[in-house]
Amino acid sequence: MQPIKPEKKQFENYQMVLSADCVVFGFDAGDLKVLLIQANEIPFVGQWSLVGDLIDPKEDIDEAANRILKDLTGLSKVYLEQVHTFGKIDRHPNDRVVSIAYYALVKIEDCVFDKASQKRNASWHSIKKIKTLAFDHNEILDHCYLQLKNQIQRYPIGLELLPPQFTLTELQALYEAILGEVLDTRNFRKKILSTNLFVDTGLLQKGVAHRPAKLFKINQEKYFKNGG
Amino acid sequence: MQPIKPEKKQFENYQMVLSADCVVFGFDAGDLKVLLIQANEIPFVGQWSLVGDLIDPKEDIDEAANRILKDLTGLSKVYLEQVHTFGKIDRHPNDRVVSIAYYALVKIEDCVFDKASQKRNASWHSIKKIKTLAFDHNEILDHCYLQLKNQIQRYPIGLELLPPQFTLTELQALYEAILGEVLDTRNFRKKILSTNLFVDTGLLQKGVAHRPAKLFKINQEKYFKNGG
DNA sequence: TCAAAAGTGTTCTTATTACACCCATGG
DNA sequence: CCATGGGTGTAATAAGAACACTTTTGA
Repeated sequence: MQPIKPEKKQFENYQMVLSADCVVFGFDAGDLKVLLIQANEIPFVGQWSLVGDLIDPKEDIDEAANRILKDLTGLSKVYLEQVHTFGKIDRHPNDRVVSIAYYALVKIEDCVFDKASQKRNASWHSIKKIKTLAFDHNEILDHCYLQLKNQIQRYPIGLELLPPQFTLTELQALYEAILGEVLDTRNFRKKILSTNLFVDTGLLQKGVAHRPAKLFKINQEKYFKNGG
Repeated sequence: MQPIKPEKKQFENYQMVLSADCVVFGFDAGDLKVLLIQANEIPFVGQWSLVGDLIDPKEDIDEAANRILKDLTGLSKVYLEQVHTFGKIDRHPNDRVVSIAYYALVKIEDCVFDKASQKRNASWHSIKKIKTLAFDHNEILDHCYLQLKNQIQRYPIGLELLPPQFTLTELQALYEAILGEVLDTRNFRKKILSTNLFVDTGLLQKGVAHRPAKLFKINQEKYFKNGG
C-alpha cells in the first residue's frame, strides 16, 4: 500500500457546489404553512421556491442552514433537522449543485423578514395549496413533509410551532394539520398528557365566547432531558 | 426583483468536494459485519475506514454510491439507502470534503473483491469489534447502524443479508445481531409469519445433527409490491 | 439413547380505538 | 337562554410480552 500524499490537485477535477435548502414550517390559523420566496434564477425567475443558499467552503453545513434561517427570519435558535441530500445531475439548470435539505420549525409570529426576503416576497403558504415550485423543490418539500409527519409521532417537536402557552385544542389542531387527519379528542389528550411533557399553567384563555380553555406550557425540564 | 443571470463565475468561490461513504453490512456466522478497507490518506494511512470515493461532478450521487459498491464487491443490484450528510469543516485533513453517507446490505458470499480492494485489505469486521476508524467514520458508522436498526423493525430489509433460502432460526439470529438483543422465538415467528412475506419452500436443511429446519424464501410478489 | 436445535399455544399485560354528554363563557 | 367550543371516562379490541415442553435428526 502506497500512501498517497493528498494535495489540492488530487481533488481538482471533483469540485462542485453545495447548497442548503430549508423547508420552513409554521403553524397559523389551523393550517400548516411553509415559507416560500420567489426564485431569481433563470429559468425559474418569479416561481415560488424553498429558501436556500450556497454553502461556503469555510462553513459547516448545519451552520449554513442556520445562517440561511437567521438571515431570512431573524431567528437563531430554531429547530432544524437534516433530511436528505438531493444530487441529480441536472437538478440545477446551470451548474452542478447538490442540495442538502433541512426542515425547520418556527413560530410564525416571531419571524421578521429582512429586506432581501421582502423583495423576493417571502411569505407563508398553506401546504395544501402549494403547487409547482422551482427546481426540484416539490420533491424536497414532499420528503421533508413526510419526515415531519414521522417525527411528530415519535417526538414532541410540534411544540416548536406553538407559542409558549397554548391550549390542548390548538395542539390537537396542529397535529391534525400535520398528519392530515382528524384525531379523537379524548384519546389525543390522554396520550399527550401521559407523556408529562405538558404542564397546566393554571391560566385560562380570555375573551372567547365559550368555555375558556386551560393554557399549557412545556415541561422544560423533561423536554430538554429527552434531547428535545 | 432583478433576475440574476447565473454564470459559472457566480459559483466560483463555492466549489468543494463531495464524497460518498458506504457502510456495507453483511451477515455471517451469526454476526453482523461491516466491510472495511485500510485508508491510504495521511494521517490515516493503514487505519480501517469505510469504503468511499469522491463523487464526480458528472455523476448522480446515488449512482456514485452504486459505483463504489460495484467496484469494491462486484455487486450491482444492492440495497442502498442514503442516511445523512456529514459536513464538518475539518472532517477531512487536507481539503473540504463533504460526505454523503449510505448504508448497503449485501450477501457476503456474493462479494468478490477487486485487486485494488485486496491491496487495501478489504475485509469483514464484526460490528462489535470495530474500534477507531479513520476520519469521522465512527460517527458515520454509528449513524448508519442506528438507521439500520430502525428500518429493520419497520421493513423486511433483513432479507437482503440472507441467501435465497434460509431458516427462521437464521432469520432470527440476523435480527438479534442487528438489534443487539435476544428475541423470543415464538413471538418472533408469529410476527414474521403474519406478514406473509416469507414462504415455506417445502425443503429441509440437510446434514445437521438435530431436527432439520424448514427452508423459507421471500414471497417475491408481496415483497416487491411493498417496495422492498 | 443422547445431545442439539426446531417447532409450537396460551395467558397476561399494555396500548389503541370507539364513542356521548355536560360545562363555562360571551353575546 | 342560546351558541360555541372545552372538557371528561369506560368498554372493546388489538398488539406485545412472558413462558415450557415435544419433535426430529446425527452421532
